[in-house]
Amino acid sequence: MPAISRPTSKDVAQEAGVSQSTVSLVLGGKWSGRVSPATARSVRDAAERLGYRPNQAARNLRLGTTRTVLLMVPTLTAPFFGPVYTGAARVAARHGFGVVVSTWPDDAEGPADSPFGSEEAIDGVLASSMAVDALGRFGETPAVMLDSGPDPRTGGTVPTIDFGVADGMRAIAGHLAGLGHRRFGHVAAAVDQWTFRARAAALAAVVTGLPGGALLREECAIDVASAKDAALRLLSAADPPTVLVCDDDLIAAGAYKAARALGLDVPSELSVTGFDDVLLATALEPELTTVRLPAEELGAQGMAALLDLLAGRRPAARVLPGDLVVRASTAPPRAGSRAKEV
Amino acid sequence: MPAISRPTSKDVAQEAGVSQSTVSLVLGGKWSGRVSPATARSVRDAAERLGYRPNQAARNLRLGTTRTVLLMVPTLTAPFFGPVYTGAARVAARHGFGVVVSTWPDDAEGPADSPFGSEEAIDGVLASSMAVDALGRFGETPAVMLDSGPDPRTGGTVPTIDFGVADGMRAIAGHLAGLGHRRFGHVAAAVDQWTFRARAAALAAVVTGLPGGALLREECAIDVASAKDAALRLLSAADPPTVLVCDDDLIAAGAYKAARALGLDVPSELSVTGFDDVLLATALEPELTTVRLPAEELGAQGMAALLDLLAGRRPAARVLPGDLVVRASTAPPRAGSRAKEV
DNA sequence: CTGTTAGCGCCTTCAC
DNA sequence: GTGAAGGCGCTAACAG
Repeated sequence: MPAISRPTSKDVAQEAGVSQSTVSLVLGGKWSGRVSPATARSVRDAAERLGYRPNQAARNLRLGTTRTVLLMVPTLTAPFFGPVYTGAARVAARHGFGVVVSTWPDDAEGPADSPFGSEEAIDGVLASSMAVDALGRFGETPAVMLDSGPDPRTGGTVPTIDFGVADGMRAIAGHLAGLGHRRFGHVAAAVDQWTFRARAAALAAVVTGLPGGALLREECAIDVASAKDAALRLLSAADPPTVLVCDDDLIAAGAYKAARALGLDVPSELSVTGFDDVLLATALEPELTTVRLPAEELGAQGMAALLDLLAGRRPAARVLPGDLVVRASTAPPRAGSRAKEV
Repeated sequence: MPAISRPTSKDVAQEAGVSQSTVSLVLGGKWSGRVSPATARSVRDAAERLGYRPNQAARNLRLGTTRTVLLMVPTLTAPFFGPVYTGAARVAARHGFGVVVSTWPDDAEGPADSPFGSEEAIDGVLASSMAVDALGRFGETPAVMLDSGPDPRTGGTVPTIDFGVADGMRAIAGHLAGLGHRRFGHVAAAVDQWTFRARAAALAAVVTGLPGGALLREECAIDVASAKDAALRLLSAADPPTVLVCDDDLIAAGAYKAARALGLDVPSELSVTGFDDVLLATALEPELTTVRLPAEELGAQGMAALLDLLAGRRPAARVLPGDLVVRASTAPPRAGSRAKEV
């Protein structure tokens, strides 16, 4: 026995003294010139009076659609992906779509696991920070890739929305070069994703093109302790860098710790930069110079593209610019720092 | 024309040479002694071969259930709620349920807004950090409240899962008292929620019971800049506190900034404590003494309770203990700090 | 302009 | 032990 059966379209029809199909037409908004305005209004009134809400399950069954899309992110624990979800959910809601999130399991290679177990009731997939070629897993499901780099395959089968991370990194490097830095340390995320490869390449390109430019590199996991270790390794080099360029704000926090452990002041004795501009960037002291990546916008644009795709349109690939935000963690290299070179 | 129509139970029946009902029984797991083992196995094989997945929409329609629950959180942008979602989704998935998130709009009072617009296709609600009495909005929908304090109404109509924030705050206060602190500054979140009221009350109780104990209080929004201002106000008092007890790790970050602005060393000249133990706590320098709130566990336990409720059981209210994590931001008050009293 | 009809895919009596 | 039939609530043909 169902607890409190909600009114159905049949009830509305009865209340309004018309048939179900009329109700469906009116409430579906496609009665232009097929139903008399008077009837339409009485149907609406009846629906209102009864507090009628269409049964989604029935509608889904009939229409063969679920009005639900799956957002796949590596994790929701990292501060970056909450906003991605928020942006995606916002535009989805505006179109009557819901968003379910799936954090892909650590064993990322499993062919047919969790999200597709009980969860095949989905119209499309938004996959963030996932290798582009991993999308064979989606089968025929419409998908758009976020922050995964341009689709290398001919024609770009799948729409992509990316950040302009290369430009962002170039902006950082340019800012630092302008400050007078020449010896760069790259505290790189040991994560095999397009976004990090692009950052590394852009940084290397700028530094290489700089007269007297030198680039050291150490890798670490994206956590504070691991980042601190990597920074320490960089700073203990024979001819240490005057700036630590970090792949992530969290890594920059580790760099701060390394600096403090070594008694180095930021920024007068060591400049540090981050990437992403999450909350942490302004919580640190001094506040972090970083590149702001519009995470919420990524989710929003990605969802818009997916909705286009579902509507039969062919969305264009987009790249969202990342802006350099100069705060207090960068300064000209200390004059004395070149003395060591002698 | 549907793109690629997936196999239906009818197809499976045909493939296995049986009827739909047999398929339903077998795949539904309730064929004990009604279907021959041989038939059952052949049905399973057929389903496997065809890659059959039951159509959720049809199943929902027939069963009158959606196997979806709504998680309502204030925001997913704050670092705390990602884990709550993760925990909830994990146990939900284990029971074949999906979780959709809704971040409640800023205009929290709107009677019938976003989540219930197109989103009535839900079996239950998990509401986090929401005023307990706000749940009239859920109507008849089964709900459990998270981090909202015990239900004040007779009998506890709605199951609740809470943190032991009072115990946590007492642990902090006890730790500080043991260190020798007597003059406390409370940098309180200006948010009217049970969890913050409980923290304030617990702190006040301990300090009041301390010989020579004094408690100052300033409120701020949960963001770094606002927290810094509040901390500054506290520290510029005639007889400033020797410790700043903050309602949130993020607020503690603001307190750090205030300390630095005043040239005060943490912890030798000023102790600071946080609350929550998010990522930030160990990213700060020095690392923050705080109370660890098991956010993921909150989501998991909450979902377990909701699932119990949906299954007709009556889950008990639970409170999850918060553990004091002593790190490097607390120390005995500086000996000289009492000199001012003269 | 409006009503009747026929399923969407599934589960569950009820006969056999 | 198995099959046939009905209907969940909705929408889109097709008649009138």
